[in-house]
Amino acid sequence: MTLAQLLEGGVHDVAAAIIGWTLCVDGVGGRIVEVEAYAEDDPASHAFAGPTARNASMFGPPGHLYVYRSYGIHWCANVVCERPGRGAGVLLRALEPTHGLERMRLRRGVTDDRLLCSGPGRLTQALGLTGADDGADLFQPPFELIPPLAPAVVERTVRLGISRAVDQPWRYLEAGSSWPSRRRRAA
DNA sequence: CTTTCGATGATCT
DNA sequence: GATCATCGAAAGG
Repeated sequence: MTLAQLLEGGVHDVAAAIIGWTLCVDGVGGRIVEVEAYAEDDPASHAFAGPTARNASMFGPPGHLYVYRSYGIHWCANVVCERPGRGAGVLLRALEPTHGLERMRLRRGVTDDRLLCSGPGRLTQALGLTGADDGADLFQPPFELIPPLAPAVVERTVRLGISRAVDQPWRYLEAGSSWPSRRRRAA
């Protein structure tokens, strides 16, 4: 099954399967190690109340980006999933930096590589993604998606930073990754 | 180490 | 007017 076919499927299947893929923009990026799924009937999703000017690209074709402004300051990027009209997406929350490290350090203004892509706002800044990329097709340059050498081992937790549907385990991470947006807290 | 809080503006009620 | 799929600095232990 190709990635394009996969992206037409359910957003939770996509979230699990996209872990381990490498996303690059103009040769800069890394391995996807953390995402969150936002489904059509999900109270925490921007698409929950139906199409608006902001979330229009979530209802567009899968494999495109939905980029929105967060807290008036940051950009956050989703991979649109399911068929056009469905309104589902996978929020990119963390990458393991692998390509163009120096470029990312400059954009982020940090020297600690753990702070390059470990968070949805950090990730977009490191890759240079902004509202101008809303609706962009990930299967066209400057974007590049590279499959993992072997399927990633994926684990789930509750999503972060939301106030609705807080108990749903719809945050997907590569097990054992040392690049998540937040470290596991002590039990 | 952990918790709190300000920034900053679009979006929606 | 309130909320917000965040981040980083500051304050507290």
